Amino acid sequence: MRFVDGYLPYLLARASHLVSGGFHAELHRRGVPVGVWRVLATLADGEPFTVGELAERVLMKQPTLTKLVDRMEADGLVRRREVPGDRRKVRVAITARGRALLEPLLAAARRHEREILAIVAPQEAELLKRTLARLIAVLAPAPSAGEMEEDHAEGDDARGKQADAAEGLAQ
Amino acid sequence: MRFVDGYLPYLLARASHLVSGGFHAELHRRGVPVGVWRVLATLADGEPFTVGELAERVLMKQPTLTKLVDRMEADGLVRRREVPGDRRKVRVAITARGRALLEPLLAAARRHEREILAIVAPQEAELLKRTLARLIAVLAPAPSAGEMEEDHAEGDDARGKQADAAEGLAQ
DNA sequence: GAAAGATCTATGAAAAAGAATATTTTTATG
DNA sequence: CATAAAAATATTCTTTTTCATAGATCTTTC
Repeated sequence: MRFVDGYLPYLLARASHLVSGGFHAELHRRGVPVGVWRVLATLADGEPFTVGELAERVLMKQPTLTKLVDRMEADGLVRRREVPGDRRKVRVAITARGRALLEPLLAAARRHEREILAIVAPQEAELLKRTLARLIAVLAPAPSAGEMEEDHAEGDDARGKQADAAEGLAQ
Repeated sequence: MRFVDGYLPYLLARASHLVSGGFHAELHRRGVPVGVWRVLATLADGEPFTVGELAERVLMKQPTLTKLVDRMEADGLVRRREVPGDRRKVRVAITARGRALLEPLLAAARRHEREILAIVAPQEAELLKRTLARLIAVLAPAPSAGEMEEDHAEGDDARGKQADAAEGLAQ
């Protein structure tokens, strides 16, 4: 057995690559860039994130994300809004159009995840998720309680959860 | 809980990103691109791989790897050799210089893996590795026994299998 | 409360990655 | 055997990413 087959960082990278690979092929068929999917999925529940927060969550460098948000904003999938208390920051939120594009992707993602989970025993899958979550919790620079803000209560956009047709998409 | 926080592909991607992140920072300090590390680590034990095989192992697209190999060959870290039976193929092998660059990186990688493994309980780590290996085995297009070649017997490079232990490989 | 430093997003030039395809060689088919 | 199809790597052109840093705002310190 080759040594790398027991080396954790490689196992994680390869498993991640293969697991995501199937769904990425699906995205590709639909003409949706992976980054667009990741941003939309992260914003799925409507809570906006600053560029920095979003970059960390979608595993991109900040300049990379800024440019992706530029493209997505041009396509009407997300919108930037200023943050009340801090004029350096910008919050990125999903739009109705973004939500419309996202919806079928979420369904496909759930289907895909089920297929993957079928590979391992249910209890094993649970433990896998918990272990990964632990690694993430320990390794991610967690915001200490004090740094947490809790203000975004400006319901300005009337962003009804409906949706108004998906369309073009630059990558 | 947000959708992505329980979504296996995301947990895998984020854990992989964070786990490799620490070591990548180390690589960056030493001025070694991640791709160079991955290729060298894969070739560590002296066995050469064709461009296609190598691309799959280092999780890169073939054209990307071809260009990386061009750069590494120019730097004297690897060398291309023709394959006896098939003139379309090329085998990529590590050179002495590549090995010299790799050695301290392997040591650092082993240290880093130990730090990561310390985060989870030993038995949990074992199960994690096994589960990941299972996912990989099922999802990777495994070469059926018939397609396996067994010829690379041209011992020209004096690559003693002893000293240089294969290891490492982060994403 | 002004100056110095830190934080956050954006930008510009350079490097890398990606998609599509060309080129060469091998294999399969009639 | 000749030809068509497949396979492996290289190449070209375009898009994206990265690195370094600018510009702006906030925070800390004296």
